[in-house]
Amino acid sequence: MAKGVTKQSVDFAKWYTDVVLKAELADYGPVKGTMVIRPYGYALWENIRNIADEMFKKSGHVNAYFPMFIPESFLKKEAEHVKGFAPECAVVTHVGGKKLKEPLYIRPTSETIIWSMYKKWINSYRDLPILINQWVNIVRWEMRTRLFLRTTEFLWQEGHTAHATASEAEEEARKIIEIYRQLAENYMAMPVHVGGKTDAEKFAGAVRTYTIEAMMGDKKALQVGTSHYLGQNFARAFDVTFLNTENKIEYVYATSWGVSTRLVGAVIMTHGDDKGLILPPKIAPYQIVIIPIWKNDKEKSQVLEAIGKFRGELKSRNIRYLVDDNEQTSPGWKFNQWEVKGVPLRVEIGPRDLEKNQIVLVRRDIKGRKFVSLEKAAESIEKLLETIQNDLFKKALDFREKNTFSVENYDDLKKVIEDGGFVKAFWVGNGDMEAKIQQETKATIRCILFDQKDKGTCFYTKKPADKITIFAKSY
RNA sequence: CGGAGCGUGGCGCAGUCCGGAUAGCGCACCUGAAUGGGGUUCAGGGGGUCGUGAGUUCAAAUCUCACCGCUCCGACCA
Repeated sequence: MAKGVTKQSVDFAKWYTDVVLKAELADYGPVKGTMVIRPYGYALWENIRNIADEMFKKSGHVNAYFPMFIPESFLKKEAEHVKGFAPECAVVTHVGGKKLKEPLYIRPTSETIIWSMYKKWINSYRDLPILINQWVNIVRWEMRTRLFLRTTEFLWQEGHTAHATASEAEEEARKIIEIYRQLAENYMAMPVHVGGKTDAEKFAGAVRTYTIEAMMGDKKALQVGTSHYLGQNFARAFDVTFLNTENKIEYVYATSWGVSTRLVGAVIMTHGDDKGLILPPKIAPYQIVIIPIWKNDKEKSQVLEAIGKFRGELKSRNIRYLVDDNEQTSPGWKFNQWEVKGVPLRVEIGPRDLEKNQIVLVRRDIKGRKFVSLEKAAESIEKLLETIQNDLFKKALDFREKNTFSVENYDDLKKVIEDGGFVKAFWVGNGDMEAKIQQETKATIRCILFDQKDKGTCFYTKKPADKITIFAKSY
């Protein structure tokens, strides 16, 4: 025990839990299903969050904060919504020992409380659009929980926008799913399928749900972000109307969208290997870890002096680094420790290197070491980090494509799902057929792909089809 | 909610079937020394209401009953 993590091939779920715990990303909280996000895990989340936050702001959104307590009556105003969320809500019934007249729901999502406020704020088309986002915790009392992937309480952002026209709201929902795609692919190095959800899989209360779906290391799908076009459903429920340019009263059009701490789980399961985590440089808390090696005080000061030579340059290039000069642990121990923690690049520097005026670079994602001169250290490191970022994406994309199969009939689909992987297939079936397939194979339609122009034959109904869907088992 | 398993120092476990003496091991922790380029070695040390409650017994971690909690596998979900 104590050393290493369970091999992926032995038990992927166990591997995942081992990695989260041993990399010190998170720990179990005292209340069932809750999670403590530890500093290293939180740093990773912060990096992802900050990137997303900047993207939202650049596209015209602003942050705000709404209360976590929602009156029961609010939740009940939108029929689909309450049906979808009420069963998994935590409810406050007592305050100060006294029973409340109206129970307070702890937000499972904030559409209702936000739209109750939008009613106050929106009168005219001149008040639109409202483009608000909030970073908050929410509570959903799920049956089965897994660290980062599905916890009772989790952190996320939820955007809630209000628009004067359906097309503008629709455009917003699509704009956001594109931002999510960029976040996943360009920063987390995680290739995603972008598309729409079927009615069965869409958000409770939405007209349409858009999604990004990624393939994890066990070939299962993970929904990593969703953006919903809500139409006028919530505006009707909360009676939010505005006067348009023609002086006519109209219901407001809405969107909502979110990504959560699940993203952290997605990174782990996209890139990790049997040694532990592998983090893409753009989101890694430490992009490099520098491990100095010495035997005596003389060597120590020489090594530290050498590090000092390129330290400043690392800083000026905005490279996040850590010098692990802990004298209590051996270099070998550090190597292993930082590999579990997924630091993309390790720098070793010891007496032997000083003689040659060099440093040793070891990539986390591939085998082998590289030697570069001390003078070129910072420059080489910066370049290598870029390479690692790109290689991780390529590797993940390659893995997904190798495990994605086109099928022309139902038997083929069953076989692919059985063996593990994504099915890419033409589809025009209805919800009942979808449910039947799910029951028989446990696979669901993860998404109906965007930007798809080919025509073919539905593998299930044999009817002409112009939509391609991804079927997979999912988390 | 259905199925399976587990509660013993901080963590992971053995001991439980077949009751008996001071409850044992690994990791972690503390002290000292040597080590230090792939999870270092040796010596010494601290720490446990055996999940909770009741019962059986001369005697319970061990047998009986009840309760509580957790993890994993299924239906729901970001």
